[in-house]
Amino acid sequence: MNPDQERAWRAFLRITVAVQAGTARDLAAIGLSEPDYEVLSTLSERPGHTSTLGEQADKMGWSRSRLSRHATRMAARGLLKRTPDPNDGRGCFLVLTAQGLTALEDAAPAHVESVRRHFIDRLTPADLTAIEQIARRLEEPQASEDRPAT
Amino acid sequence: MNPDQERAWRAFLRITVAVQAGTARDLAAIGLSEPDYEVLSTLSERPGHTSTLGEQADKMGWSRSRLSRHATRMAARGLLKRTPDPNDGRGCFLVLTAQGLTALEDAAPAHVESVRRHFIDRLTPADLTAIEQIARRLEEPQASEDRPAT
DNA sequence: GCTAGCTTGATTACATGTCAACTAAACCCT
DNA sequence: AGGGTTTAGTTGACATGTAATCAAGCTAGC
Repeated sequence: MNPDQERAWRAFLRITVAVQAGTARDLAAIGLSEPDYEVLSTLSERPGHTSTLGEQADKMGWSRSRLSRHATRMAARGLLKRTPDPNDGRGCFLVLTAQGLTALEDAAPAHVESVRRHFIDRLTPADLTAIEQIARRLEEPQASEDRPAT
Repeated sequence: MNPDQERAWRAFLRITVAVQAGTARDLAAIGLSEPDYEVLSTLSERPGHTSTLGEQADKMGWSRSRLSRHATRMAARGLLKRTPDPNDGRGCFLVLTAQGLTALEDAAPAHVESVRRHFIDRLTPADLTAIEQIARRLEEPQASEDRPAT
């Protein structure tokens, strides 16, 4: 790795730490963690504020186990609840409670403001475009991908 | 937040997850975690492979508590050891052991290769420059910074 | 209809982090 | 010296994440 590349990598590491510390701190001030917020916001986007655990986990890129645990904690705080799936005795739905929706609605503007302050406003439109492009490149499947060849 | 900004933010979140999952997995295959590797590599860069805990924590951007705990775990695995600081009875030095150095030397090429594969090689030189620039912008202190005004 | 095997969540054991309280040593000011 | 204040590092209580395993429900082929 040459010096430019080394610097870029270190810069990348610093970026993630700095930005996420900033937004996480702001969310914590409202009583939500970053993952809490992700669950609330993605759940709120679905019809009936509901989704099966598995589907939700897939959509969020989380393991079922992780979401199950997190949902339990959030349910204990009254942010969402589980209901049985009538079509599948094994399954369950996660449903946003009124309290969860309220929490999200309270948090959303502050979180948006936080993202803006720690991220958006510090960058130029060109930077933002560059980030999207970088994400696209990083997500392209590679020949040397480390999954078993299909 | 307008749609472009929203997309950029989501892209940013995806980038961090994807890249770090990749490199962490590769390191885990050698028996080190990402934090293990950071400790080993930053410690190896210092004279005598040694640093006080606090200095090291500051250099890494970690809390003392975090480094103290992590050092205990790594010491239990023989990767480093603590020695008392002769100049300051409160302090201690973290010292890389021969085994820790070996572990690092074994891991380094694989990790570099991993960073290359998951990050560097997927991006253009312009992307890498952009990342450095973005890091610089994000690190600029802001008027609206959330620390107490000096 | 029955059974083998897959799927879906829940649970357990463990790794890792945070925060705040604590201990001890060093500092500093009189 | 003596006493309050800082600083270094550790630790307990707890939050959160992963991986392995478990139990129950579903489904396809017989």
